Amino acid sequence: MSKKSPPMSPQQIKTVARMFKVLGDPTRLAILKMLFDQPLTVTEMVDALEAKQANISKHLGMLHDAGLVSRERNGNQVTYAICEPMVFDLCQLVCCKLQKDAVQQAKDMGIKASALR
Amino acid sequence: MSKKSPPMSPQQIKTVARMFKVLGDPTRLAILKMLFDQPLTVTEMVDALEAKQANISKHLGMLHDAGLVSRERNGNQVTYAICEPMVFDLCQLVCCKLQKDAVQQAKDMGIKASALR
DNA sequence: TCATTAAATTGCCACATAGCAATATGGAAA
DNA sequence: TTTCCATATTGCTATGTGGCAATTTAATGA
Repeated sequence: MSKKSPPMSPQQIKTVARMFKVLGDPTRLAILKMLFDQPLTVTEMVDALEAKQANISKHLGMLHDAGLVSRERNGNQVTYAICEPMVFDLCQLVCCKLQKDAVQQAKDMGIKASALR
Repeated sequence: MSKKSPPMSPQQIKTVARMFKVLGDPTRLAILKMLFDQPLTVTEMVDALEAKQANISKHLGMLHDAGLVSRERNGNQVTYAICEPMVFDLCQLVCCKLQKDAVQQAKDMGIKASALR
């Protein structure tokens, strides 16, 4: 017997693709990575990433639209926070894979463990 | 004490983003979904997805470059297969989230369980 | 060799989007 | 109100890429 994956409509697949696409940008990942540690205001992120405020704001908008971060206004400024823990797991999975690949590649090239210390 | 996420170089972040970007296309996800069940030839996928051979071939090339699928030539045809189980987990995570969202939204709208049968 | 089938590649067009600069909006303080 | 600061939005350009059509490459068989 062959195990079948659950049926998915084209619309569902599109939705999943949209989620991955939002995660598929370095700046947005950098934003999420900072937010893993703590909620931050836009200015704090702009400063940390040395990026233009307009771009950070746009990326934050996309992350918010995708339901990955929450937005809270505090007087003059807006604080963002991760509101979807899944994101952490997703990044974790990919990072682990890349790390394993790197280790494997090092082995393939005959690099000794001592050289990595 | 605040838990810090592990340090990551811009280069590493780019690599992760690249991985998500590859997953961020509906056609590629549809291909992966079919390959979850079993290895397939290009023609089989073209037929199943009712897509152009050139496009499927291009998408398969990207999936292969990303190290997600393996490629094996058998005489005249080429068979592809998932070679990175992580992909399955990634899709699983996103699908679960979307499903939970849908359930929550149904609840919010006061839809009764009986209406979903 | 030539013909046939499978797959990959190339050139093209249309569209999405990342970054930049400038402007608009929104809230707080003077 | 007026001013100032933080954030969002808009217009723009450049780049990437998805799909299509046409061609090329690779393997098999006549």
